[in-house]
Amino acid sequence: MTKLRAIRGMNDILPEETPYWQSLEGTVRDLLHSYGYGEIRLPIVEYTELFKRSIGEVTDIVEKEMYTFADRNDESLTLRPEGTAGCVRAVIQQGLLSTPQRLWYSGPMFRYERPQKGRQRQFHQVGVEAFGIASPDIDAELILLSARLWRLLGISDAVTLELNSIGSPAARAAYRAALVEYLEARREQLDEDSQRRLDSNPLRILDSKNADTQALLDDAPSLANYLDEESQADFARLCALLDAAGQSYRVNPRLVRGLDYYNKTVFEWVTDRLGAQGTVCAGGRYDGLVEQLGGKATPGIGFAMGLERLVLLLSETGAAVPLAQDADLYVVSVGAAAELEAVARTEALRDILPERRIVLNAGGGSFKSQMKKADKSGARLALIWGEDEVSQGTCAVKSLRGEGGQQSVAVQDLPEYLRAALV
RNA sequence: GUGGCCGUAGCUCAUCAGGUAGAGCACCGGAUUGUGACUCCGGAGGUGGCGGGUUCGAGACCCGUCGGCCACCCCA
Repeated sequence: MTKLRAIRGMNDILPEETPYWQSLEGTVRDLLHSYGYGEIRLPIVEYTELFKRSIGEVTDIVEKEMYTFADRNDESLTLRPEGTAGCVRAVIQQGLLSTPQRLWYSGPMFRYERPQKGRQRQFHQVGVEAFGIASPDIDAELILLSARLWRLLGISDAVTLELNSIGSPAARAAYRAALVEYLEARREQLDEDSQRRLDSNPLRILDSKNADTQALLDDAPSLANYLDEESQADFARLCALLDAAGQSYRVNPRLVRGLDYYNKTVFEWVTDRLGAQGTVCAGGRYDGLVEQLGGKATPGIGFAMGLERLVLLLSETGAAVPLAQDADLYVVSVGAAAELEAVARTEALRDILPERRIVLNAGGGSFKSQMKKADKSGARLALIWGEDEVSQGTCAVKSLRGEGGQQSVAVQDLPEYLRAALV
């Protein structure tokens, strides 16, 4: 079979699927534009150090999922596993933080994981970030913006919003200690993975999928009780804003996120229609990150959505109607002289009908086989040039859909004729 | 990294007590001299993922390996 193949988890996206992508990307782009967000384009490769310092040294992403390699000058580079780190680096480096910034970006991310439904090693995200705004009104804006996107895409019914506050770093540290104390005493009752996490990342035990572990957590200390006053107030305000906007949500006190830089507001849009990969969009506040990466202290908040997962959702819910890929016209010619005529006339037609999808037969073939290709192209009309047409200065226009038949049209009348016929 | 299921024509799949492989779709050609779709006829296309083993003989059984899917872990 094929010796040469794509790397595991790095998939080709074929012409059959790209209409979904184009439709999704177009909707996202227009929506972000309308909310006043500006697009920023970022490198796919950054110094490894950037990700270690932002995502966190002991996270799974940094420990075992990054594509890291040495550059020719022996500097350690990494294919970005997520977008926020690079975006923060860019706004610091480019001096964009003197005023609040609303930014977005789109592109591939890379994580060395075992592929499964809704997860691949090269995947695509759209990230949205807001810098320099500490108040929860911006939190609400981002959430309402994403909610509007689901409406535009027709998938509102398939997703729900989960919300939580994980407080300040200090509050979280205090809570972590309490949680560890509680769970340490019950270590034997935890599932194997959670026992391991007790040492590495105890907060993540909260969203364990193990039922027994979840039951054990019912009597555990609650993160909400450890929140600092500001986090409590901001979270209450965010909820009030969402209520006022009519945005429903579920407060999930066990929602924590995997990246170290989050604080205060965290949220996820989840679905039950994508198998095990329920999260379609997720984010939160990262007020300390800019300073941590060497910029002046600047609050930040953002989220990322997984494009593969959204495309899956779009196709599985049948919500999106991809653009038709059918041609409008297919141009057929028989004989060398007719081909000259066909090529020249078709180019002239493209000048006049630039919005039409015109496919010129290439590769020769019998008249019959050209007509078969014309039919397969989905074109509504075939333009036919043969000896007779060339000598008479006409073109045979044949309808390929429904009734219609064939008409002989003088070449000078073609543009007008086609304009009317293709309405 | 771990587990389950799976790997036969481009695609979807079948066959069989183990006796060197078929269908549908797609593709190519023909059925009027320059006319598609529908129908009919014909054709091309597979070292049965790869490598070992058992056997007189393996796509079918066994082992290994590679790959795919799904799940765990983690995450978008």
